[in-house]
Amino acid sequence: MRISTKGRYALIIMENLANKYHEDRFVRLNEIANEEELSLKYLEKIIPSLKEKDFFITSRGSDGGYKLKREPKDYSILEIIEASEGSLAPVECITSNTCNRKSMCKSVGIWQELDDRINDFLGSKTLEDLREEN
Amino acid sequence: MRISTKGRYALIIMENLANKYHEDRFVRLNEIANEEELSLKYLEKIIPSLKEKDFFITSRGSDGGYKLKREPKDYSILEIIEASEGSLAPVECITSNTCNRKSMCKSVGIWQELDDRINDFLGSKTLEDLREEN
DNA sequence: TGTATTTCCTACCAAAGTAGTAGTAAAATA
DNA sequence: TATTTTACTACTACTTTGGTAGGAAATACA
Repeated sequence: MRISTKGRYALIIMENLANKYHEDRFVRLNEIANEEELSLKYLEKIIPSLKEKDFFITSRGSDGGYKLKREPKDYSILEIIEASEGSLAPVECITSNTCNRKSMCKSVGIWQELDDRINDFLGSKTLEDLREEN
Repeated sequence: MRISTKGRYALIIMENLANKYHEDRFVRLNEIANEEELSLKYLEKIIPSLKEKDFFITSRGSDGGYKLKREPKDYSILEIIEASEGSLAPVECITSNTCNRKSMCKSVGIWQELDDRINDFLGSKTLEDLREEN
């Protein structure tokens, strides 16, 4: 039940931008890739899912880059991970309703409750909490 | 962050045996496969990880099969899923310590707390709770 | 004693997911 | 017009998932 690099790197991108929020400038993805020692090309592939959720303002060309649209405290960890990885639900049937064992299934209630708890917890943590760690 | 079929089917096997706990007989895996409409051959592959944890008494040959060693209430959902899938930790670094970003990582605290909450919850639910659902 | 039944064990395999790389087009700035 | 940066598309190697197949070993029963 792991978070993949996609979700983890998405969080790193957002965290990096959050740290520079008050500088009010466009941050190049290459700057982030260098600072965090991650592949620029791979980060480029993670960006669209975040952009789709309207997480940042972008500018192309020279002096272009990304900056956060909202304040760091207004991004929950949950929405960042969900944007990049999709739902965190531990079983598919919670979100999709395609399971054919549903009528006889005894455990769906437990998975539902687990999902609720995961969502409650990660929904309550924000990029601001991340900055305050350490 | 999904539980795979391995963990889900393991839980189904355990649940099926729990329902027959008071019959005090060896239940054939083929009986479980038929009732739950799952592949016998695939269930056979899931069994060893459960057997390793000493979850049941087995008997080979005619009239052989499996029965639970302990009472249903003494098996937590956590230990069943962990036996079949390994640790549920959302990030590897919680269990393995091999991450080279560890010194600069701001989010490990959140993953650690999430892991604790998942373990607390699934550790508190047992096969008995499963029977009581529905 | 032999036969059927059942667990136990090993090897194999197709499809999907993960974690990237490569190349180029489009936009913006100077 | 040259340079920089995002945006977009295609490819690929590796691992995981979700199985299947075949046979050996143990046990009960006729």
